[in-house]
Amino acid sequence: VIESSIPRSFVRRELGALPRSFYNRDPRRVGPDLLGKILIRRESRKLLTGRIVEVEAYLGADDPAAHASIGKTPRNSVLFGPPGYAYVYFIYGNHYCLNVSCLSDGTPGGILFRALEPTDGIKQMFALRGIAEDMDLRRLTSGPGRLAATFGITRERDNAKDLTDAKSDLYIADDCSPPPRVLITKRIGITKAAEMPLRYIVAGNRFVSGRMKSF
DNA sequence: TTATGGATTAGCT
DNA sequence: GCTAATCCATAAA
Repeated sequence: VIESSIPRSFVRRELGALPRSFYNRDPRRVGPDLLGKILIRRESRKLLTGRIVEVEAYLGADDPAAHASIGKTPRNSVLFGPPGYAYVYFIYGNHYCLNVSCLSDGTPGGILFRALEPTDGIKQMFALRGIAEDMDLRRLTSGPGRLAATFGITRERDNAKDLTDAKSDLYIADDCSPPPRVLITKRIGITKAAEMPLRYIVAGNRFVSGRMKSF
């Protein structure tokens, strides 16, 4: 469509959705490999894109913090289905959070998207959020609730959507940029299994959520 | 820069 | 009832 709405990285390099096989692995492998990849939302002919800089892995029965640990329910059923599909849940009465299912049909697991670095459509992102354009960019996509709001992600609209479909209005692409250096930490905002090192962040990236601290 | 409480719904006991 | 894979405004320092 309009060239300016296409990320420069996609003009330079090959654009392609990550294949389903990418997600058909243990979340502890998928998580770090997702860092540096691109989340893409088509929003009324505009393209919103962000580079993934922070994720968390959630496992199955062995992970008390995981929604899947209680077994399959209508709410979490996507986590038990085939890999590469969106699991969107509503939390704290205010916020949606986006996950992608991992592992084969019948085996639960997923990755929570916690932070993005906005790359294209930033003007539209501010407009969609109703935030003044001179505000810190981190307000848009640093935190799972924030990135979902900025990308217009809701359970009603996006739950169970195939994230490997490049023709969809929500999918994950690989621009074949070099893999970033990854740091592993404890997960955030949970009380159960809080000590498990299942959070993956791009080292030194300023869009990672949480307090400004030294890395 | 850190700490605290309110908002507000789904799911579970 | 209570808690939760959160965010925001506000206050204190």
